[in-house]
Amino acid sequence: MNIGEAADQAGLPTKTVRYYADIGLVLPSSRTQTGYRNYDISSIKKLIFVKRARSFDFSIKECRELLGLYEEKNRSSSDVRKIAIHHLEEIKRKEEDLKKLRIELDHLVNACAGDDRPDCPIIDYLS
Amino acid sequence: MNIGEAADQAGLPTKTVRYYADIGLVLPSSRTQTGYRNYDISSIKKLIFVKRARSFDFSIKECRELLGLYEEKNRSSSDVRKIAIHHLEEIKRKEEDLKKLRIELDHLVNACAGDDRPDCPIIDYLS
DNA sequence: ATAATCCTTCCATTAAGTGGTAGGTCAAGA
DNA sequence: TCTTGACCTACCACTTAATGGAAGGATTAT
Repeated sequence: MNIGEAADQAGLPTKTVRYYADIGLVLPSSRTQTGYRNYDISSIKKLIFVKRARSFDFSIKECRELLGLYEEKNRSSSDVRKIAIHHLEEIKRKEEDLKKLRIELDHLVNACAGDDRPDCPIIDYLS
Repeated sequence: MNIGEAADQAGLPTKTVRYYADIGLVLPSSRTQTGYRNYDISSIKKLIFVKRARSFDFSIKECRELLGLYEEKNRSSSDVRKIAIHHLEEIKRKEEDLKKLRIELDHLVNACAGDDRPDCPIIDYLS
């Protein structure tokens, strides 16, 4: 399969698949004599794996580690779990931050008349 | 005040203040003959304003708009409110996304034994 | 043969800074 | 007066995870 079909199979843009090849995240299984990338089933599974991991907001670096464990038949699940927990903590932190922001901004928006006069608690708060 | 003191006053890194000057977000009030940036009280207030707005995760583009309204004495508070509401919606969306992610990842982490065996629901889910 | 569609590499851009370098400036002390 | 140290300048590169576009080669269909 060339890159277009592989991208379709994985549900990723061609550009992204090429990018993953460039950074050595998911390499094509081979190249044609004219330089076209070939993707086999195994490499497409890796693309899908990365797509799912990215949808969990795992970084490319983490995807690389997870992909390594995915391919390592005698891995320890504790290694996988460690990465996932670390990421989970990160997500929780971000969620908390956003919650605080949301509550505070919500207050300000509610306090603002939103009319044609210049007085504005939002501006005041930022000043 | 030169850039170092201005940065201290605003609680921002010097690099950031210089960057804000470069992109025309907060310009120094003047320059010395030798090119040093001068910051007066008014420009420092703008730096602080931007710092607070950024802490709310307003983009630089939004900061630019808010700063414009901050300086516009006959603004309409509705214009400010509009920007804030738009940003609030964005924050809410992100918070929701993170919540979904957090719940799903939490399930996976709980389902994973985290021992020295290879079987792993996290890897399975991503495969 | 030719046109359409695919593919290739390479470069630029995005957001919001951060880091480093080479060199100019300023204030204080010897 | 000279020098040392701290400050400042501009400029370039790097970060994340792609995405957009251009110039040109390969393949497929008509």
